[in-house]
Amino acid sequence: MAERIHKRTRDDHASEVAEDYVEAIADTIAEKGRCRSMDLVRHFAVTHATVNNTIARLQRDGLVTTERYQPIELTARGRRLAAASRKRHEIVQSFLEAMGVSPQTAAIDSEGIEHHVSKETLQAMTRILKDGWPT
Amino acid sequence: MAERIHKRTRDDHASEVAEDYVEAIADTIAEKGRCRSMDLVRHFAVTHATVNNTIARLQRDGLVTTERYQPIELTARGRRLAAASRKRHEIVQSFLEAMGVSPQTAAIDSEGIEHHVSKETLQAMTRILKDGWPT
DNA sequence: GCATAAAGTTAGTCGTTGCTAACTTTTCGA
DNA sequence: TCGAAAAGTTAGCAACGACTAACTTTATGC
Ligand SMILES: [Mn+2]
Ligand SMILES: [Mn+2]
Ligand SMILES: [Mn+2]
Ligand SMILES: [Mn+2]
Repeated sequence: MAERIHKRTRDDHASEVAEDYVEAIADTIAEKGRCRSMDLVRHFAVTHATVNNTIARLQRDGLVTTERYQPIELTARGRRLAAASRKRHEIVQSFLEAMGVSPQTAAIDSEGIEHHVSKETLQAMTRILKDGWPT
Repeated sequence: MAERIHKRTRDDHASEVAEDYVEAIADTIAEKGRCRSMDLVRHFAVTHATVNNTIARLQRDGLVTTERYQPIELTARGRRLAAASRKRHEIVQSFLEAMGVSPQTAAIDSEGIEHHVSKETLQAMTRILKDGWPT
């Protein structure tokens, strides 16, 4: 029992950066038409070298494509992951706000919490947002 | 705004292992009178070498003391961190169960979520557990 | 009491995620 | 148009947190 618990948390963290990056890339493309490394540098507050390394890993893992000095594109898989991550993120953030947490805190906390929310917990959040707290 | 968000998540992760370890050490001492490396090997499902490395870091950071081949002891700081972490963990887990999430899922999800829950969100959880969902 | 099993230590490796510094390419405005 | 600023690349470094393998120390049971 207990052994599985921490393995799940470690697995969640292994996919976390990929989820946040594809989400940010999709959002930037939706907003400005294309996503440049510098957009991600600003978004994540890391250096351009770090973004470059991370994008190389995402490309290795089939989530993005890039050509030298060109904007970053998402693959079909990257777009699917971005859509799922964004939806989950929105539900978690809305749920925190519905709890009475300030929008600012909800934005901060949801950024970490989202990656540890299982399907079952996400469904519970969705149900409560729609039908209210269980009696 | 956005830049600070991900910094907070990265900071949460930096303290996560320490929090989980001191919590596990305190629980083991409470249960069996002392905590051995092997207790942590079983609890976290990592190798003995990994536990050894981690304990060395905790000692460097003033959270535990060890003598060669002796059980692991918590410092005063370690005990304080363990108590705070355990309390926060319990609130998060209870809150998930109150949401209607199964105890097993609540145990798994809370293990990751706990580290990203701010004081404000923790207070909202406590209030809802006591006074119900905000109208 | 001693052999062996269990526990602990140490050395060395790897991937991730961060950094700085030096360089190249592209973009833009005077 | 061309030179400087911005953006992107590459190399090299480090901490963390995981691993295996080889070794030493302690505990246990016969
Ligand atoms: Mn996100
Ligand atoms: Mn996130
Ligand atoms: Mn935890
Ligand atoms: Mn996390």
